[in-house]
Amino acid sequence: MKKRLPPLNWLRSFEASARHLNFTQAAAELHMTQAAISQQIKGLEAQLGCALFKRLPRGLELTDAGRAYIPGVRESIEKLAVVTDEVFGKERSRTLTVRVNLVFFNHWLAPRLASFRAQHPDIGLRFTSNIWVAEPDKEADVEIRYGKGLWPGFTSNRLTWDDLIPVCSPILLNEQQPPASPDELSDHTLLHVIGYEEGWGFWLNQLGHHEVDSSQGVHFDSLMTAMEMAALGHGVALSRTSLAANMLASGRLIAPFDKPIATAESFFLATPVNQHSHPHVEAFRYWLIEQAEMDMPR
Amino acid sequence: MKKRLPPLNWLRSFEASARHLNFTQAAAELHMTQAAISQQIKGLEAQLGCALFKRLPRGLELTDAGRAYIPGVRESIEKLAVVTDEVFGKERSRTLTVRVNLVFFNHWLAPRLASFRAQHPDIGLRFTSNIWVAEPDKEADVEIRYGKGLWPGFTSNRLTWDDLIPVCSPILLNEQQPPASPDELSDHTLLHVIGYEEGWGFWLNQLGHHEVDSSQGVHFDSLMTAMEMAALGHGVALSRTSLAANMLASGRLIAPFDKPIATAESFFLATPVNQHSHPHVEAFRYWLIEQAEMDMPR
DNA sequence: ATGCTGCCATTAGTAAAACAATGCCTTGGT
DNA sequence: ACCAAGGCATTGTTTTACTAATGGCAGCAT
Repeated sequence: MKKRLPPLNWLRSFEASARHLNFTQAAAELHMTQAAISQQIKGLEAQLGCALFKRLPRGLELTDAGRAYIPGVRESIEKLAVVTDEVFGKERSRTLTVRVNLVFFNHWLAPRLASFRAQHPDIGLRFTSNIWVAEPDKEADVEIRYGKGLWPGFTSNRLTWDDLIPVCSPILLNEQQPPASPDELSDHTLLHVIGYEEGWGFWLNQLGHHEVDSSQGVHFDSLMTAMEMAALGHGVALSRTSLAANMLASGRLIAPFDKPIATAESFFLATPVNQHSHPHVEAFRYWLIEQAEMDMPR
Repeated sequence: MKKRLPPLNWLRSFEASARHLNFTQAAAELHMTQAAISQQIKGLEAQLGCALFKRLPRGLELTDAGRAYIPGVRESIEKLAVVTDEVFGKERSRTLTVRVNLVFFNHWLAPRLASFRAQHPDIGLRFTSNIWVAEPDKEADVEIRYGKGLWPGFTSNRLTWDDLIPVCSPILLNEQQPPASPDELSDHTLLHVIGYEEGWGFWLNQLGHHEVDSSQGVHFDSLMTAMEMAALGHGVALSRTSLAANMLASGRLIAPFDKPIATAESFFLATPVNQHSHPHVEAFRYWLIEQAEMDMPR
């Protein structure tokens, strides 16, 4: 069944011959002799069981079978040429562009990046931040997005397995003490971030604390700024475990209660499909997934 | 520049090796020896200027470059396999299905079909009639459509270059005489066909005969039936030169006036793109376009 | 008609793969 | 620890494929 595919070099000769309708010119293009082409076509016709060319006294003409066959063959070979050039073309050492939102970069990616730089010191990197929704600029080789991993036209790899986690400074402004239980949150400023489906309202709801007004507080458009404000003692932010780990370890933030609520959304590596077309992209993808799997539960 | 493409046989070995991650198994699949695969990969890596596999003590692993390269290579080769099978697979002598509307079949295609049958006595044919609009049944290999030749997903080849031409029987019912000029059409029954943009209203308008009521008369859903009724003396039908030629020659119809109005629409051969995948289809396409070019003006 | 030219097929010789056999390295089992 | 097995690289030999040269055929120009 798989045996049906003839030697691909023969198909290349066929494609060139069909284009020129002339074995001699096809041979020149492929840096071979006319005799070689002639034999290859003969072999191809023998294997396929029917003629591809009509031999005219002055040149060639495609048979019906040849005419039916050539478009698919041409497309495939053309694609091989394009792909080969994309992957191994001249600009081998171009910089890799990664679109990643600010908070993920600062609190997850940046601390690990030294490892990638060490493994691939020759790969130039460029980071551009998207706040939330991807603009349709196709300039990034890969993106890191927050969501459920379902984006048409992209293959996605999950990077984080988060719980929602309230965080605040160990020392709050106004001489307040950090809340000892969720009930006490009504006495604190809630730091909200727009753009996440699962915010304070969701978290309080999950724990049954309906008495706290989840709409009071201050709103930010990035978890980055909200966490910074929390660290400065302005209130309590609702972070994600993967993003808070760093600041919790350093003591700039504390997690006043241990009520793990899993998130339905998480961070994903999103790669445009059919565009795995540069070794640097693959290197970064591979490294990033590897890093993520170190944190994977179980 | 074109020289960038390595020998395609090497790529085939690469594809199989990447799939098995094992030269020995890849060699078995391609009916070659492990040594040959090893050498081909080595050659490929040399030409591309970088390694595709990491040689591990126990098997292989793709490098970043290999991982970036393999999807395009695999797709192309897969496509070649599919196309080869489609064109030269087992059911080599299946019947060719042509969707064509009734009037075009009877008055244009049928008279010429003997020529095709003579050239290709082995090709089985099946005709299905569409009245006007194509149903989305993809069962036809090719279609003949009336329109402007712009259908997404189809490549089209123009088959006719028509004028609108009023026709009627030389002997009308009710002892009427055929009209001598368009003015006299108001005394005759107009035979309309729905589905054509350019009907009696258009024709009379183009010639400035606004005094004739273009809405009176009898309506049909196929020019076929309208022409038959005209031949039986029931009135005057608005035909197309390419479709009336036959009956005009036989004397069953006459064209009472010589006022050529070119049509914006015409008959086209419509072939689904990327589906030129059978020699029989190509044979029919080729023959049909040849036939049409015989009638082409200039 | 005649000779010239372009183009494909064929044949014999040579260069290039594929084969067969062997070596080396690592892993996994006893 | 040691032996067996799996797997890739390497070497010399054989087969395959390419080359170079020649012949044949049909247009085209003189």
